[in-house]
Amino acid sequence: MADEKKLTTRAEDFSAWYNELVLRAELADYAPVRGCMVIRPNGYGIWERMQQTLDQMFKDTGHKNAYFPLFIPQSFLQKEAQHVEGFAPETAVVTHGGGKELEEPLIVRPTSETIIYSMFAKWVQSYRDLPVLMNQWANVVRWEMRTRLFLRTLEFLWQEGHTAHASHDEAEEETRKMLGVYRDFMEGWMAMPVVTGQKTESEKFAGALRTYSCEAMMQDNKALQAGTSHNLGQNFAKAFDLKFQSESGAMEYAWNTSWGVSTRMVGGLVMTHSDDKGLVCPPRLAPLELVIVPIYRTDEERSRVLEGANRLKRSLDDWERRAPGRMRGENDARDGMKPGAKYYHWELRGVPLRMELGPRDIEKGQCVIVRRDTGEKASVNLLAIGEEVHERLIVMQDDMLIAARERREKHSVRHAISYDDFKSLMDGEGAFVYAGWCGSAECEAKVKEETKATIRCLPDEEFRSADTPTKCLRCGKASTEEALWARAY
RNA sequence: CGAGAUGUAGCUCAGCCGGUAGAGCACUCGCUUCGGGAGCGAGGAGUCGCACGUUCGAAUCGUGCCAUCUCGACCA
Repeated sequence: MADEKKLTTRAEDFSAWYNELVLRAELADYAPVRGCMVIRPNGYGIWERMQQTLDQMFKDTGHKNAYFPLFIPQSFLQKEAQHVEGFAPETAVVTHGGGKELEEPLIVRPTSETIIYSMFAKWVQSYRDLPVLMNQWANVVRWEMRTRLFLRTLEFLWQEGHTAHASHDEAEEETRKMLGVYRDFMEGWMAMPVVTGQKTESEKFAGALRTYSCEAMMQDNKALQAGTSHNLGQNFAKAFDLKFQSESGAMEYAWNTSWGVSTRMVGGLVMTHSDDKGLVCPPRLAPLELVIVPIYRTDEERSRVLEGANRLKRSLDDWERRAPGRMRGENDARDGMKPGAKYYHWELRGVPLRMELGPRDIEKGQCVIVRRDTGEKASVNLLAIGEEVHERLIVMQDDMLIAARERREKHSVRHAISYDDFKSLMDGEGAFVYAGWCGSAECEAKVKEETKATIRCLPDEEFRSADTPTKCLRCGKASTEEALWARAY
């Protein structure tokens, strides 16, 4: 059946489309444990590129990597009231080790604030020891009820930055700075535009003073929280006695921040760009930037074309503007598979550029380059092929961000909207709705109950509307804040 | 944790009126093919989710369990 080869389309069933795509593009597979997944090489390759990029960005902003234990004493989690309330329900607990019951159960980390700040307390004495700027790449476990590949699994991979500062303002600056780093990464590398802003009290991190987030719009017009940055105030410092002696000689509690992004971003990447043919991956994060598909009939053509394909591959590998071997390409010389089948194969897997090389191309000293995102084809001379490919990858990267931003704006509502219209919009195609909010948790909760939409964030200045909304979306009273409302993952 | 669905070959599923396990695709080998999912021939492949029961005999009937997926309450 030809239909078996096609994905369920986004229009038919967005959720089914996503699941099928992740499985068939071999990004991940279901593991034998409920709610857990195996990240396969195609998916892990994307994660590795995300890691490498972010890791460098963290180092460029002065952070150093470290590693803290997977197990956290249960009593640690309980030291910060809000924190334990938020995380206790979703923790995995180890009660036995080496065949014996443990004296104190160990929590498998859902996040590492407690254990990290307990150690910071040991290392920090003076204001001269501050700031402490650390990051760790780790796995964490949160016992979720309902899971989805990449978007929500019991165990996931992430990065958690943890810092300690001498003042509130310095911690706040760090919190905002790292949110900016996330935004730069998401837009510049993932080609995924985000709205940054502050979380409401009810949505903020358990134990934080303030939480900021990056919110991206998926193709079903739902929001995905793609990264968070928290100003933890002195909450954890007080819980773990993280104190320092200030310049004036007084003992003061340190100010902490934490910030993280996870493998969830891979899911966001998929839902931002991909189409009914499969994954569309922005070039900068693509493990494979291009694939060469040789085309031939006879044995004579075969040897001639394969030789040309190898030569092409080498010229890309050796292209002077990138370090040797840095152009990430593959020559798909598999025999017994027709070119068309190879096209579908690589389209499903999201390779940005396909280069078709046949006898006619060889004669003319050219090849056909096809862009994955637009399907646009061009015949390109082989003499300056490195330049041509490089240029196309850059343009494609930029175009993808522009397209995603246009899509988001098209589905954003910035005019006054009645609550009834809002409800039907959320039940229908969905949107990012910028509307007023009276500031009460009651209205926020009611809207969630009645429409399943939540305040994703109180957007930062640059995302706010030209005409500031004056009334609360639900109660109609005077608005104190402009809020971004949407259904979310 | 509530509701629904599904567990048979690597994948999608048929078989269910109990009586020796099937198809398509994929895979292996051979030949012919190759500018958008190739054709023919041969071949390999399954403790029918698990347990117990009914029966001369269970993929098929009964009971229980388990797992996964989807949808709801909680969340990066």
